Amino acid sequence: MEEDLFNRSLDDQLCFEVYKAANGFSKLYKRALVPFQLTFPQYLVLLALWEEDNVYIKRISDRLAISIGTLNPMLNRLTAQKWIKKVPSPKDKRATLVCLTEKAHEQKRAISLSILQEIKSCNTTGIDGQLFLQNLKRLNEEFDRIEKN
Amino acid sequence: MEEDLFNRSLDDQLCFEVYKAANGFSKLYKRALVPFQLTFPQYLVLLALWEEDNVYIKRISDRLAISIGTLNPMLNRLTAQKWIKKVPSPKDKRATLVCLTEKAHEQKRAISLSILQEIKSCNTTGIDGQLFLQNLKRLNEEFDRIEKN
DNA sequence: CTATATTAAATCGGGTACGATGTAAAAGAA
DNA sequence: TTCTTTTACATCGTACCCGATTTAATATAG
Repeated sequence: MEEDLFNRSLDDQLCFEVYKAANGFSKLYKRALVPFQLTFPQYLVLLALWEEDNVYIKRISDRLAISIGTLNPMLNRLTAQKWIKKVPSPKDKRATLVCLTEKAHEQKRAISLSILQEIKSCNTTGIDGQLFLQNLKRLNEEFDRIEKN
Repeated sequence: MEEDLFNRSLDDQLCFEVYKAANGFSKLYKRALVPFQLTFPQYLVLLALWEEDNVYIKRISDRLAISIGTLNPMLNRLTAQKWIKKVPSPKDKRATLVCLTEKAHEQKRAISLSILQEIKSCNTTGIDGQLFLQNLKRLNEEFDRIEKN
């Protein structure tokens, strides 16, 4: 009865499927991003900045749900590769503003296209993208809520 | 028209929601695993071994979709903490068999219970677990297929 | 039977990923 | 104003995570 709760097969574990999917996406995007020398998390940062440029590091950290300890070294690498620029905030001497470089604006289209190309190789039959996204968002909402406690 | 393909909002990206969900799960499980000094990926290894013990490293690598480069150091840490044991295979001198220790068998129930407790704190209203899992499996199938090419 | 190819592990380098800690600045309370 | 708390960022240690390379052993081909 209760026993099967402790004998859940690996294949029935939601956490495991999500884990694999995340690594799968990371590899898929990596292939598309190789020409630009970008990693998947770095691409997420650019994605956030293309939507809203010139923002505090804290803002990116919140939006991507990446800790400062992870994000800051990433931003330094992106700066070294001339994708972004760190500018001290004039209003708040603690804070740092992050903005895109010309290179990042110029390459946006090419990057998106390369990813689109890669995604096309993926047969999405049997996947309900809308419902899938909906379930994921609900789950992430819950993770957010728990985090706040 | 075509333009919106290049202006997809961060919030519409499946890859991003999966990315966040994976990190969320990792944190959730981490809390449950703290008393056992285990990480989430280490727990996955134990999960695989509880199901099928005394297997080649390669077998675990395939089942968890974790590269040897990642898995091998993990196994060494699990060995150091006395969760598993590495035994040279008698049939194939290249290969190494991995098997669970007494500790791993004894603690199985307690670990499962701790995780169950943690999961209970999660309000799953609005999440269709079955359908969610189904979509994830289809996606991972596709990632597998692409990998093989 | 020998030369070649494949396979299982191990190792390495670069890049996440997090929680804990430190530091300086800003915000709030007294 | 001054004391306290909070905030933004930076850094550190531990643990993934992968692709590439190396090494030894097995399997296959000629």
